[in-house]
Amino acid sequence: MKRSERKTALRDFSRSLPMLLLQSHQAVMAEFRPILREHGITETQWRVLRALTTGESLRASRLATMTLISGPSLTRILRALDEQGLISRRVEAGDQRASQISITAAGRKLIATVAPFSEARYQSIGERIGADRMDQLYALLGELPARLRAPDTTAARQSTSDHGA
Amino acid sequence: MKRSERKTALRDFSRSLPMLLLQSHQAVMAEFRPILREHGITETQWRVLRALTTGESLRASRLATMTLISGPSLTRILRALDEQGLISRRVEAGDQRASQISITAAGRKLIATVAPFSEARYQSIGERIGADRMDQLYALLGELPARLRAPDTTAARQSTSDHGA
DNA sequence: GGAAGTTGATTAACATGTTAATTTTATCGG
DNA sequence: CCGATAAAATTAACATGTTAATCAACTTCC
Repeated sequence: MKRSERKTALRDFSRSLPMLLLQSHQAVMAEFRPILREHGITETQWRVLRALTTGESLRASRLATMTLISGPSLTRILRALDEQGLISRRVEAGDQRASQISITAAGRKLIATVAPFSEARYQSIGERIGADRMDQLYALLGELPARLRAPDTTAARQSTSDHGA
Repeated sequence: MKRSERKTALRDFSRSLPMLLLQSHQAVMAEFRPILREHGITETQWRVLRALTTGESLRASRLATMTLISGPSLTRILRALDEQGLISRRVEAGDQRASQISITAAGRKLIATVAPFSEARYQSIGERIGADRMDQLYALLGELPARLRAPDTTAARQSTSDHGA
């Protein structure tokens, strides 16, 4: 199977920022997916359970923000996790609309089982990419959303030296 | 900050590489989606049409690789694009299994209509992120998949061919 | 206090991602 | 020539993403 690029004309397309981000995300997730699948859990379910280990109880809306999962998706995921006995839901005391989500003992046990494999894989990824490049990626990606939220100065050509907001 | 903290707990999951990549991708795509939706086209349909403008005719499998779309998804997308008259399909002469995909005049016209808006948006994104950071991102993301495919060369684990799969 | 507006969560409808199985065609080995 | 194997595309089944609409519980303001 040859990977030779016969034409370089489409490079502006395949090297666009959205495509690069998508490609990298797929490449990284391809490393973790087999591990999660081995333990009967999906990528998004893992994200939800992982987020729940940080605190005691979280609102569904906060959970959606933390895990980057949209509301409708989270509703389905929480229903599945609830049926599996990995989380528990209860209505918030002060606000009957909100639902407080917490992880169960079974959920914590699953996290504890999968965590070593996940960490080992993450370690391997870090070694292959390199600590220096990894740090650069963390910095650039971490601040990217905030920079995009900055005002759209399409016509202006200001210096981006101190754009920290 | 150092990532060498090796507690029993997992790393801060919201700052994991997959989450950062996902967050950035969502942030960037949120900029383009309204434009595409305005013209009645989805993100993946745009990717397919965009890839087809580079050459005259492409195999479906090559199209899938270029657009980072899986086979099953591409089948559905091509069917939709075909029904809309934006692409045309024909069987490859030498291999009856393969299908050659090409963009139609209507498809090219749609691309030409949307392209200016897309380019303007991309320009705006580049200005908000900054040319220097954008260049770093391009370099880091561009080489990331290749680095993940390579074996560990950094430290401890080094097995060339003894670890039979 | 109550109509109007808002918020948290869900549901609906459709498009896509992921994995596995299937179909058709090519290719290979005997 | 033929049976086994592999490749290209599709189909199937399920989970998720995206947008809009819905419902119930709160808030605001008059």
